[in-house]
Formats: sequence, C-alpha cells, structure tokens
Amino acid sequence: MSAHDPFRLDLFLPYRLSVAATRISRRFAERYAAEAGLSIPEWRVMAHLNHSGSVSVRDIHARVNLDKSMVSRAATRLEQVGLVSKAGHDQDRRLVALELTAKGRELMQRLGRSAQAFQAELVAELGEDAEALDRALARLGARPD
Amino acid sequence: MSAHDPFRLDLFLPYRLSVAATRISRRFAERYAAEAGLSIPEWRVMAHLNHSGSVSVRDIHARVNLDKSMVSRAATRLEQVGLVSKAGHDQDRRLVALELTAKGRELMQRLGRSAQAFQAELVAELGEDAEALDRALARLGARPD
DNA sequence: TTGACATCGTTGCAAATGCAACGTTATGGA
DNA sequence: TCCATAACGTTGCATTTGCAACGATGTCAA
Repeated sequence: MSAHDPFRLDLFLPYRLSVAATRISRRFAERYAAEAGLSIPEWRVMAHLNHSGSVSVRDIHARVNLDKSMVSRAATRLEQVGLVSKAGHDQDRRLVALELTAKGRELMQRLGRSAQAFQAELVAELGEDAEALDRALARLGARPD
Repeated sequence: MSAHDPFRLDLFLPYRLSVAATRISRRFAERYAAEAGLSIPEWRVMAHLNHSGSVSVRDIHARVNLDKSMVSRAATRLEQVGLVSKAGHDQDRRLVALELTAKGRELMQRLGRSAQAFQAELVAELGEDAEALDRALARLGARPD
C-alpha cells in the first residue's frame, strides 16, 4: 500500500498476526481442554516441564511468556491435580523445583502426540510457506525487547 | 521433529505464533497509547472505521475479531472523546451507525502513518520472508471455523 | 559479620476480557 | 394481522490477566 492510501487494518501485520494467533490457539486449546481439562497457562507449563526436567517458576516465566503470577497459579493447580510436583530447591531455598509427576509425563505423552498431529495439520494447510513462516517467527522472536 | 522425540513447546507453531503476536502487538500498542491514549480495541475500531465508512457494531465485531461487548464499549468511549459518532441507522433501528468524526479522521491520518512506518520496520526485519509470512497468514485466516 | 540490595515465589487487587441475558426491533410464515 | 423467532447493541457478571507489593532468602562489599 502506498503512503497516501488510507490505512487498512486488514493488511496490517500486527493485526493479522494477532488474529491468526488467537484463532489457532483457540483451536488447539479446545483440544487439550477437552482431553485434559487444562487452561492455556497450564498447558504451557506442562509442555515446558516435559522437556526441561526440574525447573523453577522463574525459568518458566522467562521462557514461556507467562507472567510469574500465572506460572505460580498454574503450578499450584497442577500440583493439586497431581500432574506436577513442587519441591524446594537444594542450593537456593528461594527457588521452587517444578517437575512432572509420572501421571504428568503420561498425560504429556498423549498431548504431545495431539500437538504433533495438530502441527502437521497446520503445516499441511500452509503448504510451501510453512518453512518461511518458521523463519519469520524466529526472526520476530529473536529481536531484543 | 520425529514422532518419538519429546514434544518441544518452543518448536510448536501455535505457541510461537502467539508469542510473536503478543510481542509485536505490545510494541505497537505502546506507540498509539502514547500518541493517542487508545487501547487495543479502541485502535481496532478506529482503524476499521477509517476505511469502512459508516458501519454497525455487528460489522466491526465480525471483521475485527472483537467481542461485540468490546466494540460497544470502545465505541462509547471513543464517542465520549469525540473521535467517533454514533447515530441510529435509517432503515434498521436496531443498528448503530458508527463513523469517524473529523477529529477522528485527523487522528487516524497520523496513526495510519505511524502504522505504515511500523509495518515497514517489520518487513525490513523479516527480509525475504515477509511475503511468505503474508501468504501464510492469509491461509491461516482463510480457514473456516 | 553485618547491612544494603537483588531475586524468588506468592498474593492482593484493579483492569481487561468473554459470555450470557436482556430489552428492542425486524422478519417471515400462519 | 399476529405471533414466533432471530438479530442487534448494551449491560451485568464471573473469569482471566498483569502489575505491584510483600515476606523470605541470597549475595556482595564494607
């Protein structure tokens, strides 16, 4: 669009990105809500723990784009349901050591497969642009705040 | 990733999309919050009105991915600030005819330029993948619910 | 050793969000 | 014409979210 055309929201990248993201997230969130009764923050915490081993709230907060209050609350709920264990850290007693329980790992195996399947659907929809989207997201993510 | 590797959240498309979108939206939201004191829903309503002429709450709700309650509240605030006018529709008295005021159009000219500039920054960051991202977002958006 | 300062996780709280119900108006068939 | 049904915009309300403050712990230099 040229500099003098009126601005068009539906051609605006941040807007389109946001719409696409909300849409896709919802689509997938419905699945794990149905399968496991997880909210989005809970899913993220579980998914991160699945490949991170024992980890603190701070770590997840930093890596997973969730406010630490949300991580904290999600962890509490997940512990109540028996999917996650919270223990004190050995060296630093400020830290909490979060870890999947056996039940949690089991659940994540199923959900991991679900996620892979979902991603495969998306990649299929995207066709040849899938790789480029991948790179684009990496670049957008790499940028410092 | 193969079917047997543990699932990795940071390679998962919905997650990455969501993170990128939040990030970018915030970056830009700071600008128009500073320049014009607009919230995200307000910005969207303004931006849509900018190239749609007179339009109802329902139209915006459908096109702009905002709950109609948010559109309604945004419109009310924007009217109070004198950026938008609300009038009854001639044929159908259930409808509200939303329109930018002169002041609103003026503001959107500035914000439109801001947005173009921001988009240009993004496209520069994305380099050769910008077009592919464009197509990818179009495909993701095209899909029926 | 002590004291100032930073970091961790939790909690309180206010704002944003999304859903559902409501009153009002329109539509379409009996 | 009249009635049942649907669509519109607003509002109330419960949930989610993000920020800021707090107590507890750790760090580092004087």
